[in-house]
Amino acid sequence: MDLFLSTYENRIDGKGRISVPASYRAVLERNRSPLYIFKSLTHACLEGCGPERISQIVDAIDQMDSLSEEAEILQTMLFSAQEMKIDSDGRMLLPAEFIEFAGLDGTALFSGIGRSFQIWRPDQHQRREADFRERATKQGVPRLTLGRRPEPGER
Amino acid sequence: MDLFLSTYENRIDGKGRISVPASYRAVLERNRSPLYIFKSLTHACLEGCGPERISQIVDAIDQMDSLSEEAEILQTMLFSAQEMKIDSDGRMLLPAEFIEFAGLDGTALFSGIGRSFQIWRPDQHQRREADFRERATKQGVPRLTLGRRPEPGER
DNA sequence: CGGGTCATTATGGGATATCATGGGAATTCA
DNA sequence: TGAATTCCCATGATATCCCATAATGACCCG
Repeated sequence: MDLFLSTYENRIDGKGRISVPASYRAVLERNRSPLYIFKSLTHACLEGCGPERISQIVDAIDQMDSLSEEAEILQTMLFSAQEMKIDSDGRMLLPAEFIEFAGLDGTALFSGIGRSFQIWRPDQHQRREADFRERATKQGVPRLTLGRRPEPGER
Repeated sequence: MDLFLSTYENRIDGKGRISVPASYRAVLERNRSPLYIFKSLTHACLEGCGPERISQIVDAIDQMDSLSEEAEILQTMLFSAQEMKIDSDGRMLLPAEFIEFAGLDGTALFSGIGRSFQIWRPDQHQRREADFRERATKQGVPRLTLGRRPEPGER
């Protein structure tokens, strides 16, 4: 299905290397896609994805008034993005800037959310998950329309 | 009938493996579907399903403001979800995290509820069933409207 | 109707492969 | 030439595969 799912907690070694979870690598390799990582606009975490997702963001910004402040804000995602090289052992090298931005300290948590994933400081991610679960029980789960899926092309 | 039905109580061995009930496997195999398992948002149990349900969640999130609270709650399902590999003997390996989350201890109860199923600690599931039956007799049952199913190809 | 055989399923254990991770050597770049 | 990066190999932990066994139920045939 080619989705990034599940969470993985991996170590960052002295050289700044970290293993990309094997299942995420498999998704990228199946599509012959390079991996892009950029700083989240809204959280102290990193975002990872393939090229399609980057294109989507570019296209969305191109639809906007390119001189607007909104467009400029979204552009910060793009210029923080880097194409990551993955070595023969499946590891990437996290630049110091990324490590600092996400507050990483020796270990990082990969959190797959479908077509993209996030990289968090493990304790922060845990807090978020606990928070979401509490809200889900108190306020209920968002409506999910189950049942027949729309045909492709159908609205 | 491609539905998950009935309940099965199976053992979890020392390695964390458990047999997926044969009838559930048959459903998945007929559709050539992999099996996904994720932590319930609202109960101390696991949920199992095929890829359609995961796609629904992904698509639903993509339609929403991806920074909204609702989207984040749905993302909790995704990052707790895993595609399970089923070995040649029909077993899957339950990660320690799943076992702990559902409070499993040696045995797990599969509970088929149609297009998905749940995995419970057996005694908790029993309590739930007794509770629901009692409420049904005391408070009556919810309205159940069984409409005609659309013909294949009919809108 | 009874008894035996076979297929299916759940489960256990040992062998094998995969993965994350650490460290050193080689290479690149400034 | 020094620092940073990439490549290569070693290792332990874990996951996966493969085979064996037991229990159950379906099936067939006398």
